[in-house]
Amino acid sequence: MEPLLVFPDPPPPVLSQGLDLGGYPWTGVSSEADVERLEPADGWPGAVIVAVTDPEGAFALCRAIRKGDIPLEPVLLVVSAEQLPSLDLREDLFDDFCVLPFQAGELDVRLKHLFHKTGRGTRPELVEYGELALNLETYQAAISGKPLDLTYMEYELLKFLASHPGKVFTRETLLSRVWGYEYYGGARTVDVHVRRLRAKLGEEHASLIQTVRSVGYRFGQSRWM
Amino acid sequence: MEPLLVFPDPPPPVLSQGLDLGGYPWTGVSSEADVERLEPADGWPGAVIVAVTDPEGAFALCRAIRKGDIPLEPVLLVVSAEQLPSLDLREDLFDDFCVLPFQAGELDVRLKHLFHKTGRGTRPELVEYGELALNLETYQAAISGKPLDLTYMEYELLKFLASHPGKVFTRETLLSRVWGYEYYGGARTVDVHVRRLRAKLGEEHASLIQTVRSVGYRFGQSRWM
DNA sequence: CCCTGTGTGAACGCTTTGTGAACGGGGCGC
DNA sequence: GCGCCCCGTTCACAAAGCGTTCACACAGGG
Repeated sequence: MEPLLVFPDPPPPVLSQGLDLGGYPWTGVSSEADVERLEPADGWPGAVIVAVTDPEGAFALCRAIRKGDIPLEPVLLVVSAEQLPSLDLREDLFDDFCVLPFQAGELDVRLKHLFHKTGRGTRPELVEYGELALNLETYQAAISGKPLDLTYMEYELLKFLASHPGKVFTRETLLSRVWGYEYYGGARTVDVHVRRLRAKLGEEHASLIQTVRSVGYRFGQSRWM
Repeated sequence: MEPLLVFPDPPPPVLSQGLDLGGYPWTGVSSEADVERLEPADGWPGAVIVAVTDPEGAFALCRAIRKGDIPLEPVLLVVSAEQLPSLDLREDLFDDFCVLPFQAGELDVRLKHLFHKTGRGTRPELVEYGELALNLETYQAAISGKPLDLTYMEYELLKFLASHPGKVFTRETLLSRVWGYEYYGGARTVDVHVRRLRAKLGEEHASLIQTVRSVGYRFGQSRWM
């Protein structure tokens, strides 16, 4: 996920802590010039603008964003309780706001809610490893940007392996974790699925799934090598 | 101004005081039956639903509202701090939320903000995806400019799917989200409706609804990750 | 060189989905 | 009030997809 725009720089500790706890990458900006200079390749996915210490600067930034100079949606404004009555809603400068001091988790929920409403969706749940990406919501997989046409079990197996890169799993473990705890069937089934996965990953990436002789399979590079 | 719908009845003192201070008329309801019985002539202008004392009832009411049984916009949810993590945003049951204990004035500003946004029509009453367009106000659907003659359930299903493009839904999820939470019936019902939708969409657009084998159905292409 | 473990291709058979049709309830017009 | 029509649901059957298994080839290690 691209980093959120955060104003000012540095933001108040409560905010940076809240963003870090929620797992949101962010970039602090202290001027409109920074906004352009630090803009990610895909553009800003959203902004959190704190109006407590520098209200004029904050609202000026909101206006610049809303004027369309900076294609950016959505905007979350953070204000102190004293500033509440002065919020001018007619200007439509922000999509949501948060009042300090806020409850733990409120920031996270508001950001999720905003992303959800503005159609960028909650940041899609992804499993990524290098060129490989699995979208858990759409049941789609891609490598190097090219979609992979995986069957259900192939997808599930790859998802499990890619979720634990570097770790070796025995066939029995894979059967119980991917197929189900009550599964009773030949361990060679895993081999066949691994083989088909390797084929679909392509020659270039087939080595993502490595055979550990007499043990099982490992996805990706070992952690200590 | 018509009174706001407030749940439950009586609401917590902080809420009634906040509404009274803000000059909002309101009517307490304690059941879905009340919602119909006490509905003003022009319909409810909005709702404030408190989920603190009776979460199940509150969320059930939200669902009833969002299912379209009660034409009502917008919905403000009030929760306690402990309930924050459990807010399920995927269901899209509310437009904004407020965390207890809230700052004086926060309620007022949030309501103003909500009315402002809905009043200006920020919330488009259209669902669009490519050539497909659904008019939520008139219950009409069209593709490539040609009107589609959909039945009620077909419309509801297509609306739900088109509202979440790219995402895969199991039959069970579709039954609960489109048909209703209490629905008990065969999952194959979904198949049949999907088939009829595909037929009415025409050969050219039938692939808008894709089968994800062993999982469910997906509408449209994934906005690629 | 032998033995064990793994890659490979193909075939079988079950599960899932598509499809046509019939049933039955509810609403509307007559 | 009666009957018709629309439409949601269910069932039975057909077809396809895909997971599983087997047999055999090949590689690695002792």
